[in-house]
Amino acid sequence: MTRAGTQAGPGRSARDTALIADTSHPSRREQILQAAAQLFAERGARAVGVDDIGAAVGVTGPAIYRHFASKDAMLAEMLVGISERLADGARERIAEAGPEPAAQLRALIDFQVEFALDNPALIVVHDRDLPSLPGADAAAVRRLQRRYVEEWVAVLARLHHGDDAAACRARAHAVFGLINSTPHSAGRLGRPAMGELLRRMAWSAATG
Amino acid sequence: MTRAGTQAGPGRSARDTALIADTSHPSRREQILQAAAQLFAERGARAVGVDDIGAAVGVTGPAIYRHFASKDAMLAEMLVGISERLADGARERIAEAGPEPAAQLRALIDFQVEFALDNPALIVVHDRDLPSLPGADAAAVRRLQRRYVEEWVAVLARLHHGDDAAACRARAHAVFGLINSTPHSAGRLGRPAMGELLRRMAWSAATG
DNA sequence: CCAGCAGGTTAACCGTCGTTCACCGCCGGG
DNA sequence: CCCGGCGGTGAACGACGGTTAACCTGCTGG
Repeated sequence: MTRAGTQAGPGRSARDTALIADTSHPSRREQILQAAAQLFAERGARAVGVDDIGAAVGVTGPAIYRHFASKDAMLAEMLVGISERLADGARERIAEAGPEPAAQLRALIDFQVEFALDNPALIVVHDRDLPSLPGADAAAVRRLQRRYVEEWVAVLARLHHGDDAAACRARAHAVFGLINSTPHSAGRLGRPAMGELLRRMAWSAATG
Repeated sequence: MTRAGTQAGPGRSARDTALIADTSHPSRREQILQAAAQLFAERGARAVGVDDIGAAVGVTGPAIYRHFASKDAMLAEMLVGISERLADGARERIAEAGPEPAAQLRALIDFQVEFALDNPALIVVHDRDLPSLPGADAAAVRRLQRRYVEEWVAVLARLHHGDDAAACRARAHAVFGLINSTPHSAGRLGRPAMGELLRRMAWSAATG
């Protein structure tokens, strides 16, 4: 199992993997990041050793340091990456959705559901292992998170124009919690059904 | 072991009035457990040392071992305790709510909201630090969790009698996620308003 | 009044783990 | 054909943190 084996040449084996195009230029660095994310999600970042991460991609522990400055740097890159994708994605989706707050909310929900179903491991790491980041990186992540939340708050505030900002913020966090429950109810339901269920529940929660 | 109920009469020891002014007079054991829960919630169980825990109640690190066999045992007791309170509480509330599934669901939601608002720290530790428990304890906790979830699933299944068990389970987890978002939107909104908001959102999500 | 024990203290031990070091095989370009 | 550097290896190091040991103290019950 540890024998990850020969990865063939570049541009060779793309025929059978139509829908996983993004995971197919594996560039060691990204392999490591992905394997690490998986392990972090399962056991928690501090419980995973660099040897474990190395083993997961078929190398020894210290080989990691050819690609990352430190384990913390790895975690930082992971968390900042997620947070950026979320914050940027939300901005885009809102812009594409037009001026109606209802349409914008629907776009945000679709986006978050999609993300949660695609990246359950990252979701877990995202709010479990933030406190184990060095202060500076943690601050950066929190800034991005805040930006993302405020995106939601702005939309929610226009829908429920009686509510104050604190209520909208609580509402947003509640919807995140709802959608990000995917890692807990893993697998049983098929992905399309799960997506539909979450979208409906999130919409009811956000507007009801 | 030792009930330790005897609190050494009138307290006039040097500096025991550090940060435990509000709670009545819990035993050392419980003081430690509570302080540890707080620290675990803030930084993650593996990131807090026994010295930190000791310092939080005004003693040195190794003093902990007069009350607990190990740090893991402490965490285990904490998590098993939470899980038992939830599982037992749910059973009770359902029994008190009568035969109507709608009333039962409302009772479950009230209970979970109450718990989440009362124990944000425990909520966080509960699903962040489970994987850092030794296997046996982790299994016990998961059994209790499962019992709690099944309590919800049974009620939900009677409300949505078209849905299968997997869908109901996913629904239950989603509602947990929604309600357990309290630690993320800490404090801004007053407790009664927060409770009301969460109850309404949870109800909409569960039934909508 | 004395024994004993619950509960603390400091110092030391020891395993784990992140990180560094010195060395090495492979591969592509002058 | 050599050569540089990229990526990998095993060994070693140092810090940190859980746990234990040895010793101390002040109630409390007989």
